[in-house]
Order: sequence, then C-alpha cells, then structure tokens
Amino acid sequence: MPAAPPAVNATAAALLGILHDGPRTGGQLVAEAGERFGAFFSVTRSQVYRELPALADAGLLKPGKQGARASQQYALTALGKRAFRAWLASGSGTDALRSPLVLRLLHVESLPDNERAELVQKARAADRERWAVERAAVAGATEPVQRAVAEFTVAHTRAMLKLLDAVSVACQRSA
Amino acid sequence: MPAAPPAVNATAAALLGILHDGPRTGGQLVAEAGERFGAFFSVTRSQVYRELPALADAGLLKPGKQGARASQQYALTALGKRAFRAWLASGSGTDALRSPLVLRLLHVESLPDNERAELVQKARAADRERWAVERAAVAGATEPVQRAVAEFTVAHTRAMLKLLDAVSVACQRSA
DNA sequence: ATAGCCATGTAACCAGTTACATGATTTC
DNA sequence: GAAATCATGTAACTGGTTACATGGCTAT
Repeated sequence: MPAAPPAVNATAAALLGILHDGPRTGGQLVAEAGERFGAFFSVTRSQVYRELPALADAGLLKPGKQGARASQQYALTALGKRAFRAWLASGSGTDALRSPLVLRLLHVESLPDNERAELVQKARAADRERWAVERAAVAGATEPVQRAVAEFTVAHTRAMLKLLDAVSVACQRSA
Repeated sequence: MPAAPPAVNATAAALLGILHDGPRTGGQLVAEAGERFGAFFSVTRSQVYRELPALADAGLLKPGKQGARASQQYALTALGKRAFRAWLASGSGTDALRSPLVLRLLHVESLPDNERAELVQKARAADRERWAVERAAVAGATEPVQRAVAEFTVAHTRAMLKLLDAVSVACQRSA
C-alpha cells in the first residue's frame, strides 16, 4: 500500500478542495474560497499564501506556470488528492461555535441605551445584508448538497437576526 | 477624564464578564465559562491561565487570596470594569462562522459509502446530544436575554442537524 | 511617460491548541 | 503512610490576523 499522505489542516483542505477543479493561482484561490464557502468557512489571503508553498514542499501541490504579476499557479498532485480524501474522512465530530457577538449580547443590558442600540443596530444591518446574499445563494444552488449547505447558512443567520430582535425587545421592556 | 482602559480580546472579556459576579480562581473560571457560554463561545483552560496573569499585570484584575492547591483568586478592579465596558461597546459587527464540518459535507459525495455514513452518523450523534443539552438550557433560562441566547444555540444546532439529514438523503438518492 | 492604484506576496504578531510537569488530596 | 489520581499551572507549537513591502496595470 502507498505511503500515508501527510495530515493537513482545515485551511489547507479548503484549498485542496478547490484545486480539484483545476490549477489555480493564489489570488484566484482567495477569491474562489470567499465565494464558495465564505459564508461558513473563512479563509484569508495570508493563510493562502502561507499554505501554498508549504503544501508544495510537502508534495501535495505542484507549482505550475507563472501568471501575470508574478502570480504562481499550483496544481493538485496525486498525493494531494489522497491527503484531501484522508482529511475528509478524519471527521473531528462537531465543531465549536465561537461568537464574540453573542457574548456581548449576554451583557448588553449593562450598556447605556445609545451604545446598546448602536451595537444591536449595526449587527442587525450586517446580518440582514448577509442574509440576503445567502438567500440568493440558495436560489442559485442546483446540487442538492450545495443547496442544503446554503440553507444551513441562511438558517444560521436567521437565528442570529431573531436573537437580535429578542434582545432588542427585552431591553425596551426593561427600560 | 480617566485614562482609556487597555483593549482586551474576546477571551479576556469573557473572563472579565464572569468576574463581575465576584472573585474567582482559574479553575472556577474555566468551569463557569464552560457552563455559561460553552455553547456559543469556547474557552480553554490554557487560555484562562495565560490571560489571568496578563490581565493582572495590566491592572484589570487584582490577585486575591491563594486557595487550595496553589490556586490563585482574582478580583475585578475598577479599570477592569471599564475595560470590559469598552469591549462591549466596541462591536465588531457580525462574526464569521468557521465550520470544518460543513466544509467536509460539501465534498462528502466523493467519499466511499462507509466512510461517508460514519462521518455523518458521528456528527449527528454529537449534535443530537448537544441539542438536548441546549434545549434543557432554554427551559432553565429565566432572564429574557439569556433565554434568547439559549434559543439561538438551539436553532443553530437544529440547523446543523437538518443539514446532516439533507446530506444523508441526497447521498442515498445518488447512490 | 508617469502617478496612482490594486493585486501579489511577506513577515511579525497574537490567539487557540496540545502536550507536559507539579503537587495536593484522596484512597487503600 | 504510600500510591494513584486529578486539579492546577506551564511551555511549546500551530493556525489566524494584521500590517507592511513590492511591482505590474491603468488612466490621464
């Protein structure tokens, strides 16, 4: 049997996933990661540019042609494909939510009215916008799994909006 | 006007929040953080033990009595209270979700049947358990804000369960 | 041609995680 | 009283973020 592929982290796996659809350059990966799973998995430019050379060193990617502006194309290798498959199967169960915003909301009653209102309003505006984008993604999804994932992100954002509403109401009442 | 309190990160803020209810030792903080907001904001022991001396150095906490087993009590200072208030108001809008599990689900159709089933099953079992705990928390919540937050976590977990179901169905269909 | 701009890539920093040492407490 | 155990605390490492340098493209 072939040597076990090296273990990769979630960020690297995200990139390997995209590279299944063909070679990409760093900037393209950043953009595509944002589009495809920005709603439930954030990836930053710097992470991408740090991972790519490391993955190439590990033999999971093969550097390809140089593009414009010194951009470097990378292509998936066979080992890279196997590393991705291994990551997929190595399910770490559920993953923890970590939301500073909710933490703030828990203590929001100790804020003066104006600051509290601003906090809630800003969060609500941001989430409303997110929500619209995510609903559009649901409408545009054709594959059933992609559609289900899109619906998940919509549900998540809707839950947050509901929370913000409830907090808003609770504070008015206690005022 | 008084000097601006030092900026703190979300982890530190979580601890400062708890310490509003009285002095605590490191271990107590770990336990209480897990109970109070483990469902939406994870805090690990090591983070706590690194933050506490740093916060004391910054003057946000004041070391108190030594407890059993060399455990050190810390109490909130006036500066600490102001730093917490400042953190509360410095709302960074919405926070990004980062879920390796969803990332896996997106690609789950490329896994062999048995591995796919195991991944989905394990996640489902873990989430079902979480869900039960969270619903109990809703039932036990008396304060309206706390209740709304608890309901948010329930909604989040329910959305994840729904996603897992949908993925499961989609895969059966395509098999 | 040149000035500004924007994509690319780099490096230093900060936060989160994992794995390990230490010593008090409890149990036999 | 000795051994095992478990809470406490520490240290090293990995991953995520922020801030900066560089150089090709574009528009005037």
